[in-house]
Amino acid sequence: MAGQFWKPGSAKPRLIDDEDGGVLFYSTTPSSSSSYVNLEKERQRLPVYKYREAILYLVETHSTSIIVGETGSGKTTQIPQYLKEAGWADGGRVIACTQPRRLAVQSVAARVAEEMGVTLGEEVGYTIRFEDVTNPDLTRIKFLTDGVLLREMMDDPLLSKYSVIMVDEAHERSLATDILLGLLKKIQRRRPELRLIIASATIEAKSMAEFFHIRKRRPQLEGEDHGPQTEPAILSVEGRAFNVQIFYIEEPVSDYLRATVSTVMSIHNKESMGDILVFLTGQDDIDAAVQLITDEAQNSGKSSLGMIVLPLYSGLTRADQDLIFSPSPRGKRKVVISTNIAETSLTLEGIVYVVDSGFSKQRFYNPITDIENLVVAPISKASARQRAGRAGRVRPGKCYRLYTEDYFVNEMSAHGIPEMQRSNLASSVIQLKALGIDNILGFDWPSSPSPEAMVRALEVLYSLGVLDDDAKLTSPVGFQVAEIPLDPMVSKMIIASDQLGCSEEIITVSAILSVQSIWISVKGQKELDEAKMRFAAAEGDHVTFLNVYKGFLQSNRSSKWCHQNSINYHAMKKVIEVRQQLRRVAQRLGLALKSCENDMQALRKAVTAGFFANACRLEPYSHNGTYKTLRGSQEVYIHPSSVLFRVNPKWVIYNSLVSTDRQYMRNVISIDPSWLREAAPHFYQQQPLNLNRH
DNA sequence: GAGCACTGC
Repeated sequence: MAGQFWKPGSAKPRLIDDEDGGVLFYSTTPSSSSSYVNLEKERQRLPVYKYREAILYLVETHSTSIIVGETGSGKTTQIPQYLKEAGWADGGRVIACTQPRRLAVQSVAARVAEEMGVTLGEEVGYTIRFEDVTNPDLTRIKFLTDGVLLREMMDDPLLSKYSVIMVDEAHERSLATDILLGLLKKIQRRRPELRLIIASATIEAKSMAEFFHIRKRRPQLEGEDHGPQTEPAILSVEGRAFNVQIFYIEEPVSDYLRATVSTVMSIHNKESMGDILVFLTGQDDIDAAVQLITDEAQNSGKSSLGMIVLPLYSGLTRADQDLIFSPSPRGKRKVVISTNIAETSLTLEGIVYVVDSGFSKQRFYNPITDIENLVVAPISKASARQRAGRAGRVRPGKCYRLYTEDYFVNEMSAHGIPEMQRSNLASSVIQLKALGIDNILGFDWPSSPSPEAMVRALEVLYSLGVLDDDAKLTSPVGFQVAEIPLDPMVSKMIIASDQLGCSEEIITVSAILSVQSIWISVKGQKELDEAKMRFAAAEGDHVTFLNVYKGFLQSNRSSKWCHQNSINYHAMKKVIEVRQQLRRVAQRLGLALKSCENDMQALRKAVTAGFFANACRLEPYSHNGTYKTLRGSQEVYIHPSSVLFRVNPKWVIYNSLVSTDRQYMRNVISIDPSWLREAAPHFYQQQPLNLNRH
């Protein structure tokens, strides 16, 4: 039995069984009949101490507590306050609470500060990249992204200033969360007084409890009363969300776009007022659906008056995204067609109906080819529940699933595949190495990545000269690469730029490569292409980026200038921020900040030093621009968005691959093949490169 | 002449 049972005084928590039995859960809510409970209201009638005391008892007596509760259970905002009141922040200690997203960190911190009546940045503070709103002398409750906490471990591996660490949204299983959980488990062995709280929305508490269950080496000590229990406690708290009625489609549909359109029309014609949120997979689907629904509404006459159809995905301009949040005019129904950005990242108020296609785009990584792919794939039950929950925030809602109940019950997987098992692991491995985890293959992950992916990551790091023959971090390069908060290949490029005397330029390029895209289509595709040509450089996209950056500075960072040149102003502002951070890190690592002025050969050599593994050669006599990768002889093409499209230099290096019907190289630069052996003699020495051919 | 789910340091 994984759970612990406890009766807090006169209050009697309800005991409920897990779906698959065996695990005991506490519930602090009194009613067993209603499917939702409004905690805010309940607090007025019920003694608040029930929830509070249950939490405090568990944290006092258990090394790890797992709290399961949906939206509105108060776990995110209440628990840190309870801990502080109970003295867990006394004596200069700090309570840390992580979130996977920056926006969530900011808003939760602001809410807690407000509830406690304190100034944000004093007793309650937060840290995210580029923003540290804490005061080391005053801050007792600190909210931060999981990634920032990982970075903090590089200076303080045992996280010694924290008395309690709460990891929120653990069910999302982000890369940083999984690494953090593995490391926290290790820390706990060294720091038995440290308390962990794992907060999660779904009921998958059992495997998490199993992961954190530290079995004592000497069983005879088990009975003695030394310290907290090492078997995790599980507490389930019901949330405040309203009931959402679920509807399934009777027969499977082949065309979910058509099914979406007819479902939206039927909700609009038959159901009472309330906004509709539709989950589709990507920009293409969404734009098509917006068009179809708009057409349909116009054809059917009267209904066109009552509907505002809006797309939602991250590629939209800021102004278009803001439309989503403006209140719909009186008597109009808003229909938002969205990617899964609306599943977790953005919360829309006023949604009463959800239409769930059952699909989303997901990233998969193939360690054999070393290629990351974006594919449309079925979502998990956990995602389906999360999507449905978006309909129950303001009042009872309805969710229409475009798949059968039989499919949901019998075929849909319970949980998505953790990001750890779908990603290139080079960054994760180097972070663990920097924290002194030597045996990477034996690391205790919440869910282990494939051995192939681990081996591939070690190979890449070895070829970059970041790991030595014993798979230990090299000095100084390995440690420097680990310190730079970027992909190891980009970090290596920055370090190489020091000796080549072009660090200023390479840092600019790195910053631009780390934002989604600096181009934006404000007027049309033709204008975008023309704008690109104004900055285009014969060497390739990296040098083109430098030209854009120079122009932006010369315009005095003008948003008007960006608009005129089809450049995303918000992306450029982020570039400036990233660039400043990278310069600070470079200085700390003892790299010289130097400009190569117009010596673009130095810049291209630096790119080669980081990305030599992505070198490609144009096929001899190729008429359609076919390239082959040097490493795997994969057939690849220059992406039409590149300034080198149709230019087709003989030798190129790409920054990333996009896989559709073909493999497209994005962000391409031309090189001289002789630089490859210079940059990576060990990597290319055994391969019959035939550099002089062609 | 085609495409970018979403995060994060």
